[in-house]
Amino acid sequence: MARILCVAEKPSIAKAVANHLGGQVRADNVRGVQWVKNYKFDYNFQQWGQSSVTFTCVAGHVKSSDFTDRYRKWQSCQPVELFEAPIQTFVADGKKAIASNIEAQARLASILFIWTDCDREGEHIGTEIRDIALKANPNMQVCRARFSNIERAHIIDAARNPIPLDEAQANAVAARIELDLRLGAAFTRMQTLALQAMIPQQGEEQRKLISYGSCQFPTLGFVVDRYLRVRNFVPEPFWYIKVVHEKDGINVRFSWARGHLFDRLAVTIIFEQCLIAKTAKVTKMTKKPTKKWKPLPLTTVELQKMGSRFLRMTSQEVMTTAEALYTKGWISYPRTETDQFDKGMDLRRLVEKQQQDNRWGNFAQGLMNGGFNQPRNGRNNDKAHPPIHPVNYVAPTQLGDNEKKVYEFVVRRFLACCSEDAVGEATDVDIEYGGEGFRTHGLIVLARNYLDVYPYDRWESSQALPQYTVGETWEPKEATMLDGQTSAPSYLTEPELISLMDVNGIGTDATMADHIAKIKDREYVIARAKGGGAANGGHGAAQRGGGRGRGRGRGGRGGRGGAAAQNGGGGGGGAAGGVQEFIPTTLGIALIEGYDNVGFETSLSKPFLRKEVRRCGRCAAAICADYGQMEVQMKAICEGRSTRNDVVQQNLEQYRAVFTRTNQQIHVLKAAVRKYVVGEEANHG
DNA sequence: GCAAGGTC
Repeated sequence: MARILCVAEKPSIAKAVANHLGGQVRADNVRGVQWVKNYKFDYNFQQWGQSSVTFTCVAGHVKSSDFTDRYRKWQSCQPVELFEAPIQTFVADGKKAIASNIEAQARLASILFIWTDCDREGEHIGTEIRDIALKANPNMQVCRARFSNIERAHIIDAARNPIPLDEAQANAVAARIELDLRLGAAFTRMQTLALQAMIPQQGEEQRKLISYGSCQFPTLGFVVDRYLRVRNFVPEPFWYIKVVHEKDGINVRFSWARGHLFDRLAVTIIFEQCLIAKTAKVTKMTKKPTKKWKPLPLTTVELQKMGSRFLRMTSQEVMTTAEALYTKGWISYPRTETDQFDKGMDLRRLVEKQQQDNRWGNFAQGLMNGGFNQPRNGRNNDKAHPPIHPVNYVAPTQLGDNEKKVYEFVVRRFLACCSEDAVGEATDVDIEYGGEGFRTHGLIVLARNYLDVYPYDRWESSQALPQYTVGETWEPKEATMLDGQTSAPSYLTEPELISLMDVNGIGTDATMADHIAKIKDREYVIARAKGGGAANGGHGAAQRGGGRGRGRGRGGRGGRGGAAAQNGGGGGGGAAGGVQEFIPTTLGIALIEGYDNVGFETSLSKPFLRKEVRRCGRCAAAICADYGQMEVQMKAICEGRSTRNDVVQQNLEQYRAVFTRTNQQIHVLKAAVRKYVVGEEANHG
């Protein structure tokens, strides 16, 4: 009997696939790791016949890489040497038991069948597993499974049709790993060594790192960019006309079709024409059915955006909590880009489990009694995981505070997806008055449907409008010329930052929250409740460090953020405020500005270094055709148009130019830091 | 004392 060793990327896949193939499987413990099991069973593979199978897993990457000892100490070399210092790859700390398990099992098998996720990182993890197994048993035959979901028939099909590992994809990841390490370490050491002495340090605290990373810097760039737009904002006055008409005891406000104009004289002339005309005439009156669409199935990015907006949690807390709920079996895998439920999935069975809850049980019952509707389909499918959904019911008493909030959100979102769009009737009335158009809009919500279970969306009936008929004329009760001024944008909020990172390909759905946490930890930015008291008044950048209680984490919380969730549904539901906004510290601004002033078209903070952008966050071009797009280059490796070595060497060459020029002009960077951190200029506000 | 990626 052939002996087959199967290895998945994570425990959940190993378990699910083993159960599909084996039916009755034995789960053996693995020494040193609780969450990894070796599932044993027999299976008749088409290509190998009746076989004895061990199905195990790793937990993400097994190996790690770092510079050799000679270069690891900061004082051991010039930072620039890290562009070519030797790198070694080794079993990561904490992954020794997993590697030993694969070695031991490999010695007992003749075929290695890899079941890592079918994405680039999965392909690379596959090569790590292969290398470990072949070292223990060089005679193994190696192949991998191609699968895009864990539906039974699909898995059996994958078991029948193994394919080779895709070296090109693994090489693309290897290039990324090497570049992230070399550039991250070189710039971090250079910056830290050059600038650290200029930064006031707090008390006993260990000297702070001034790190550079290909994701953390663009993330900071977004925050700084918005901050500068707020600070440089100049309000512009405008004028507009408001018309009020009273009918059936209702005051109806009509707004100007032009919105507003920035020319006072022009508005005055138009306004006089209105007054001369005296009467207004109804030109259009429509009533038509309208809908508010139910939400799409839940992806990771959407969970983080909604969580940071409505649950009074940071995106990182949301992710940690979702992972805990997943591990305990209450919700599905929380890292997914998919916003489409598979047609074959039994969603009713999942709705059914929610009937027992006293907050949304009635709603779930309604769905079971004929209210069920298939969820909408979004445009994304990672072909690996379904949208995030509840898999089992858990009572709130069993959960911690954050768990309660995240679970409630996941369940309400899921039930909303399985419900119906909200239905209403929209009324539009257009009038002509003095040659100008004005209009008013009314909404009557006729059936709230999904809104009843989903308090995070708002859709309210407006004031009822009186009946108008086309052609009717009347004299307005009031016509006024008013003025106003444009208002500054607000600072970047956490959900906005996540959107920007998502659109620009900064990090992955699983890491975006970490990058945000990192720029806070590095004290490049501070977070505070939106609308909270100005830590430094006016538009001043946040002072880094300084007194306790400000410039740190949530120290500045206050203002509107204090109210409890307003919109019922209990638990942590509710659509109240409390969203965090980010303000760069003087150090954060200095870093971005410093590199900008060194004068490269390739700023380290520009996101298109990472990915071909659909819309560049900084230059707003639809496609920013920069040469350094990491994502594009990785794709080129995958498609055989480029090689790992070429990509690594090209990038090292380009960044080395930035590095040496920055080093030569280190005074420019220091000047920026001096201006912002040492000087008081940014803090006069 | 450096990065970002995977996952527990």
